[in-house]
Amino acid sequence: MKIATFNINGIKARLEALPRWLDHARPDVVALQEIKSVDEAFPRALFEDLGWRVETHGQKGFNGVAILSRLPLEDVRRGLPGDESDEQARWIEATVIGESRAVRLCGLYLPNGNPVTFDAADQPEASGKYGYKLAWMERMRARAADLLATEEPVVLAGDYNIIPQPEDAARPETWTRDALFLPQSRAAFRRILNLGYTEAIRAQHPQPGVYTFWDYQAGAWERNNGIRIDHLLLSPQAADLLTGSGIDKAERAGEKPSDHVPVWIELEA
DNA sequence: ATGGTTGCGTAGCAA
Repeated sequence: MKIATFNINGIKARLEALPRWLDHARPDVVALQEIKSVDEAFPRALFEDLGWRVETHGQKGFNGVAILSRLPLEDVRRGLPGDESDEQARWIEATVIGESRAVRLCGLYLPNGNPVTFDAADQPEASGKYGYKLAWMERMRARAADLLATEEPVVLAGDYNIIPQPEDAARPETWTRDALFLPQSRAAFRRILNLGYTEAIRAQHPQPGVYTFWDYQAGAWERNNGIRIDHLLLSPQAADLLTGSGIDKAERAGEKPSDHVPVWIELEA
């Protein structure tokens, strides 16, 4: 079972690039982020006609996640538990029925968290957008812990908006006061990992300079000024099934690209 | 260097 995550930065803007990549990469299931569309406006028929099951969790203008699958999906859930007042569409779950195993897939778009404000002691304040990010990560930790208790294969795939370590950025020194790289952000990411999840790309591609995002601005792609912020976390039962992984970097050089590229794993399932 | 670019939606925000 090939599982991919791809922040497409707007479904309307990717109506050519996304089907082209799907045809080329042939994943079985894809978690999409930043569809930037309400459910009713998602071009469902276009993908269904190409053979995809489509489950969306959208909102107007911003955010929005979806799952495309060639395999059957069961028990689809929308929204991250833990705050009924949270209206941002950033989480979708489904059970993917593979040939030999079922896999619980969570597609996530973790809040960016910028801008960050700092107090008199130059510490980041846990309020505003950054406070929302940290609170969201604590809710995700609780959900990730509940899913571990099922002892089923679980994959947490998406745009985490977290640079885990300095080697995951071409210029880490420029990110030190950014919500993607603050110590508090990285610690919150480690708290999820340390429940017992495996970070698939780091496990299989431990070398520095492996990126998944290059900003549209200031020639970031041409200068290879990238960061690695799209991740797939595997429960122990999923990690046991891991046979391969990769990053489709070439997509960033294609026609009208997203600023993120697809990241994928292969599971024996 | 307070620049630079893209998407959504059609102004200005988010990233």
